[in-house]
Amino acid sequence: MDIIENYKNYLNKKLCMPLEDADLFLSGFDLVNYKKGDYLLKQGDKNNIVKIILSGSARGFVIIDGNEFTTNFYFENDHAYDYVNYLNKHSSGMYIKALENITNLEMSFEATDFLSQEIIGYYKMSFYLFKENFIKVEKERKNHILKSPKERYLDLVKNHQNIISKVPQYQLASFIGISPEHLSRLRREIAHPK
Amino acid sequence: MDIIENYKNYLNKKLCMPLEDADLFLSGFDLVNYKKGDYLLKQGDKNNIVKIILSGSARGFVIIDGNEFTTNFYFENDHAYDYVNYLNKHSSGMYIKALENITNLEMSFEATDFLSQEIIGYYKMSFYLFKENFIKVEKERKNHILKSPKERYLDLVKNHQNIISKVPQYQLASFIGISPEHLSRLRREIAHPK
DNA sequence: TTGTTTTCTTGATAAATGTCAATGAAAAAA
DNA sequence: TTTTTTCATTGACATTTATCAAGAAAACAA
Repeated sequence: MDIIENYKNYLNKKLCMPLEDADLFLSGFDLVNYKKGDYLLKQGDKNNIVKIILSGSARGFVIIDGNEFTTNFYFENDHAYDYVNYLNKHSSGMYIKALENITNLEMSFEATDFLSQEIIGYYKMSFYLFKENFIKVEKERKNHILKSPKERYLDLVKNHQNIISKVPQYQLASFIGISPEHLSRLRREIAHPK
Repeated sequence: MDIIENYKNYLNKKLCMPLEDADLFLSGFDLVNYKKGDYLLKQGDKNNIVKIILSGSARGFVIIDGNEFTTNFYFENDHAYDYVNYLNKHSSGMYIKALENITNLEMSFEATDFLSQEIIGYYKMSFYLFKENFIKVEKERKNHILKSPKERYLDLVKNHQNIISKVPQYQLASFIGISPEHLSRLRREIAHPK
């Protein structure tokens, strides 16, 4: 089945966008491919392009004192750019790198700006999209307050098998907020309790 | 100056809402007062009322195994309800309690639903409002990945003096994700380095 | 004010987590 | 395939943080 049709269906079903609007919306996008290891975005980049992943996955991270800290993972239907700085119209504060080959929908900010005037339901759609994003981010924020690293790991195993299966453990550890060595020991502990 | 005028100004200036829309928007709200210690929301409550703080402050927390975990603080112009579960139309998963006397704008979900059909710019406004919320939450989430408890505390001191000055330390500690004893020691360390 | 409760601090100790170094396993490249 | 590089595990040890218990300080109520 067509990859774009698939996304159109997602817009319509999940984000309640009327099909005519979805067509108009999608008409502004280009298909762009990345190979595993390519950068979708680098720190300091202009960050004025909306990038929606149709297939593949990516990892977002920042570099502080030469060390990478993994802050995000992106999968199908996710928006893979520096969301916060995009909203603020700032340049990117992070890197995004393809974990595997990727096919994206991409559109410049100017074009989305134009669309927002053409499509009646644009803000409604942005809102719903946002909603998805917000719920995800807020859950994770609370997880950091409420749960131990071990519990956060088990959460990922339970609810985000896509992350677990596609991501090297040291990146997982960083995302959870612990050292790779410690994650290794937690895993052993989980596998052989007591 | 009038407290509602003040908020109208905020809607107009910060959230780019046209004044006519702001008037219509505000017409749906009631003013509600709480005293220090009152609950704005309890776990299991219906959670179908939008509550916007005009003056005062509140704390959000969950109770797990009899222990309170502070997850949110709310101040002027903040939306003080269980945002995530509100969006999902679920009942509240958290408590919100007044830290001091509060004056709120409040409106039922049914009314906001109605407004969303009446006001052309409603979703645009929701989007902008959301944006503020999202940026805040995402920054905090990343802070948990990138920064140590000590740094998180110093961040609060630097950027959220309102939280520091109005909130007991043990609640702060919970929000940061550490024990009250440890926060006490970090503070001593900061005051008397070395 | 005085007493009462809540919050903050401190000490001792235990548990969790980080760091560094070495080894082995797995994946990627040639 | 073989070689090379990256990643995961393990051990020893250091640091951070939690827990429990006690007392001091601060906030609150009578």
